Amino acid sequence: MSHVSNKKIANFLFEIADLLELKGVQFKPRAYRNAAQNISTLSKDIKTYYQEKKLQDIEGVGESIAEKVEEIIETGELEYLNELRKKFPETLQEMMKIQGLGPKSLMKLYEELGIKSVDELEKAAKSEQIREIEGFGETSEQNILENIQRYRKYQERFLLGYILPIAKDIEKQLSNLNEVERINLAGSIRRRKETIGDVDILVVSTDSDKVMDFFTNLDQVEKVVSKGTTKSTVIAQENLHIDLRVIEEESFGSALQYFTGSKSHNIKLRKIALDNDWKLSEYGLIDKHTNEKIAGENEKDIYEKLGLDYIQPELREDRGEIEAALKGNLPNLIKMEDIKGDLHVHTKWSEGSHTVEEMAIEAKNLGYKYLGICDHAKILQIAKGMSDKEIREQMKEIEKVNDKLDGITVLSGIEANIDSDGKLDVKKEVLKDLDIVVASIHSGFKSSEKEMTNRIITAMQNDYVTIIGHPTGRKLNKREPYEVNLTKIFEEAEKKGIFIELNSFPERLDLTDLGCLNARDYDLFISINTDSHSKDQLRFMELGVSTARRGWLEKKNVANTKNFNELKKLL
DNA sequence: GCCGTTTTCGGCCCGACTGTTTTCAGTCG
Repeated sequence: MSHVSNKKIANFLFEIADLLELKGVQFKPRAYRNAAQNISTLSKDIKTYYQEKKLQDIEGVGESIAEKVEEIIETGELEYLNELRKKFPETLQEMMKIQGLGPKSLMKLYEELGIKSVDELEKAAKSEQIREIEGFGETSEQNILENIQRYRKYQERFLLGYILPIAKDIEKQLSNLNEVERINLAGSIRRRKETIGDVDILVVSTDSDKVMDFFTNLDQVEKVVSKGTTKSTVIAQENLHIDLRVIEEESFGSALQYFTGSKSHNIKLRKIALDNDWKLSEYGLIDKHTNEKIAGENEKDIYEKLGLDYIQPELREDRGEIEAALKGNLPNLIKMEDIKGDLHVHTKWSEGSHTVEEMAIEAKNLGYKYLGICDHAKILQIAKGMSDKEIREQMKEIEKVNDKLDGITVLSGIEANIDSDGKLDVKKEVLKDLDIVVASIHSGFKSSEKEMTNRIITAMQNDYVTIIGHPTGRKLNKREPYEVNLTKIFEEAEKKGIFIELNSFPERLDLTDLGCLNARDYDLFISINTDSHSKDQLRFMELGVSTARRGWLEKKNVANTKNFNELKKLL
């Protein structure tokens, strides 16, 4: 049996969908995408479904896709996909990523001009061949050239942590307009997804033209993609697409619900509406027979009329939230106000840019009761790791800061490195005097799942370890998570009372939302830390809390919601 | 290819916008 992740299987199916779309096949692409989407967000390993012969229990997976998944698990390959691939040049699929070009246009360009790569497309556009083809013109040729530039420059999704402030700023500028009566961010940014494709903003306005003019002339706007009376799209810095929609007041709630998604959440919701002989759209919840509007102005009413508890945006991923809302079983999600401190930040002692005192004052300003200083230890020379002697010196400095400041307690800690054998780079004599020991992996990412899991489990046998830092090691857009059996880590954490970190750094958000969802099955604490390297970064806590909310975590699951004395006991 | 208190066949979300075409097709979300 080959080693394949849920994500890998989903990618096989996504590719089939793309190729079938190029082929002009109807409906099947959607079926494959739907199945792929559901597989990629399963909380369990797909191999458990395979072993129990229950692949068809996965929504969107029927007989045919189940067979294909079995083949992938058993052989690591899929004959059907290999055959499909032969029909099209590999690079054609890649071209689907270019904005504005879909399967129809691409096939036409391929058939008429033999264009099968981005470079060839660029050449044809430059030599004015494309405008000769029916359905294309000078403008589309220009657009193609422009979109090729963007495609080359930006291929990645945006990290929530960096886009959220920009989106909030634009939201604020718009909300200051007299013509704007209601405004809300929607889409994946409202669900606080770790990466987002674009920003959606909805407004109710007395003067749509004026709002659209203002929006398309914002300082941040580099290009106006489209401008209408109900919808405009602009491109801001770094190729960030922002949509603004002007909605009628009476439909604002249903539009907000609709544009917040996720897609699969909405599909399920619509189904419930249909069961009641209603239809749900961006315009409202409407009785199919009388055309009477049942709800629409406020989002909460829609959930209520459908017989559901209100579902927080972060939960709307079709991971069981609708079923829970029907039964009144939704979790009481953790909130920013529940956070009493941050247990993992850096200072000038290693790679941080502020002193212990500066960090402590900032933390106090945020309303925290405690702050854990966990600089790197000696192995991480690249990050100015501290020697044992320096650790002792830092402990003295922390004492002084504690004497000086009221209302906040600074805890001394370390971020120790787990080496290839699972040993830490700090001696036990030093560790025993520290309040917090974060143990994390910073190298050797390529080890097998078994080795990696063993390394961490071995580190957890060290009696002084209190937190396992960024447990999967992923870096969004940069590095895949390392192979690790989280179930075993969770079991050990439960046994030893060790916290699992949810690292709030925008690139990390690790433990992931799905990881949190799984961790709920264990009697353990998550510690939401920022890993701040400067005092501004303490604000990343919001991202960690959002991720925890996406992972259904409640206040009781999170260690740093405890008051200082309770926390001290847990440590 | 999936799905089903309209269930084993026949649907599958649909509206806004753009560009080209003079009434609509393609793309996007």
